Amino acid sequence: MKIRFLAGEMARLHYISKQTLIYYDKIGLLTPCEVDSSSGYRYYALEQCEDLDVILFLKSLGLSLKEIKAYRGEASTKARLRLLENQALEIQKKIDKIHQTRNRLDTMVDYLKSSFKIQPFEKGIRWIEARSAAIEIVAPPHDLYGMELAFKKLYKSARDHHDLCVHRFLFFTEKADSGDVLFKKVALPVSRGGSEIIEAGYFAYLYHKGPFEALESSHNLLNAYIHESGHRTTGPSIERVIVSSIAVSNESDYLVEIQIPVEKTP
Amino acid sequence: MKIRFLAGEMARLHYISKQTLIYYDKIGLLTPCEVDSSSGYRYYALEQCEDLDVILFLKSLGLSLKEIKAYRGEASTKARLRLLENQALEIQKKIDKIHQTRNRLDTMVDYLKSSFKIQPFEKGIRWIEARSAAIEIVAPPHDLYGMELAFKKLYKSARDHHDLCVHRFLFFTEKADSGDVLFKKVALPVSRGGSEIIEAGYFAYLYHKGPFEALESSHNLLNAYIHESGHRTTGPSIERVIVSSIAVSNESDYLVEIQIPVEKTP
DNA sequence: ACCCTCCCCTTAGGGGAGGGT
DNA sequence: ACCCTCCCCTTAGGGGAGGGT
Repeated sequence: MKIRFLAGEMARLHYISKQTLIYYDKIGLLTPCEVDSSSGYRYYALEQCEDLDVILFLKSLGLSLKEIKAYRGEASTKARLRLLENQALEIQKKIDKIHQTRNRLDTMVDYLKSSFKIQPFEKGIRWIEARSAAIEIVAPPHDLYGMELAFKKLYKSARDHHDLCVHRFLFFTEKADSGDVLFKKVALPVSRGGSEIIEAGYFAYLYHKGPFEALESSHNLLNAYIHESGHRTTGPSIERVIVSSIAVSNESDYLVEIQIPVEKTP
Repeated sequence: MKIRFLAGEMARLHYISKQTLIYYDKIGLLTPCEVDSSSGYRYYALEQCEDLDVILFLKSLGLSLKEIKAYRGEASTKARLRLLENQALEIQKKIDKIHQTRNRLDTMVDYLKSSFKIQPFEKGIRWIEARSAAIEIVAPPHDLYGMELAFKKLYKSARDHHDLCVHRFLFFTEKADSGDVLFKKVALPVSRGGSEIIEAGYFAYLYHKGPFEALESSHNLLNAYIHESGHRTTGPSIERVIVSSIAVSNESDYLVEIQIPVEKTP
């Protein structure tokens, strides 16, 4: 006596849904050994359990249904082995990618948390170690548009080199004689392969809170502080964006650290 | 002067496709700041670059577009942080899953390779260490159907406990007085949590090659060998499937190791 | 209570066709 | 050479409706 299973039984037996069996039938991956021509009922033979097991196992190896079809289309163990070895490479790529995602995520979480500890408008002078960075020069007229372009370039190359940390970008600005703010370059500190070094030294710093448009007044504050504390500026200002639209929606909650290299006035 | 980008420029600037921008517009994730009412041209403002950067960055954290929308809908850093921490958990689950997939894959590849080294019909007697195994008893009448059911159960629990190695299943058979083969139980050797021990001891073994239906003649061969070599059988036969439909399409290439526990005839 | 066949729905766009400045 | 709006296509099914033994 032949044992036959209806779709529902077959599904239950394999801990899958009936839908799945119907779908496999439709795409020709596993067709029931018999279909009642009047009722349309699907009947599966006991031997088809083995086929289904194989299919489900291959699925657990991450093969797509199309790949499973191709796999079963190969007769020899060697050809099948080749497909699996190829799959192993694909899986490895996915693993690398998802680890990268996790790193980014962890970095971002840490970063958001660290932003809670910052005292708005706290200022002072501190030593900052040399930073190796990838650099993009902003083309004249050094406006927002050029800055955006330079930023994009850097962002792209950072993304390509798996070294992306959005929140680490540094913006170098200078004040023109006209009073306009000029964007001179964008830097991304990286652990390896930086094209330039940002020299170590003492930096006056201030944590600006509020919209970017209000940065100028914070610059003025910091410059006054530099002067009062008997220092003078030795290079362009650096802006490090800490909290911006990625972390918060309200511009008045933005945080930017302004860093200005200084030395004692002789 | 306001800077405006057309869809194509905006796309190029961000190293994405125009299609993507059209799609984001459609689902309301990023709508251009201006759309020409007659030509339908999309114009993006410089400030929208930042929005797009945020979207692309969040995408690189593995968030779906729906999640990105939700993220940007949250105003506070704390709420956003919570979403990212949740995402970190999801990613971790994926990582665990894909590592499991890789392990399965590696195991399968090794296994297929090892099958190449087997000499069909090689036989002998060797010591096999004790094996801890999960067991399913096959219900009477001990036929293929019952065996299939028991196998399924074991397979399912193995899958749930992340300890799945298809090719390790052992089938215990006995010969009824009628001459029929009875399937007594199915075992899956596991590293932890096995419900039963398969005793260590000497086993006569033979690598059967060919369809399962031809197993009986191999059993006969092996039994003759046991007898000739001055041994006798002390327990049920174990069949370990090495090459079956998962590895090869032609039944005549199937490989099954038969193991029969033996002792020296006194 | 089992089964069946439509049919619509989901993600994140890709790839056109057909038409317009 | 740029742009636009349809519209079809992809994975692996899930969830019905509507009907049948």
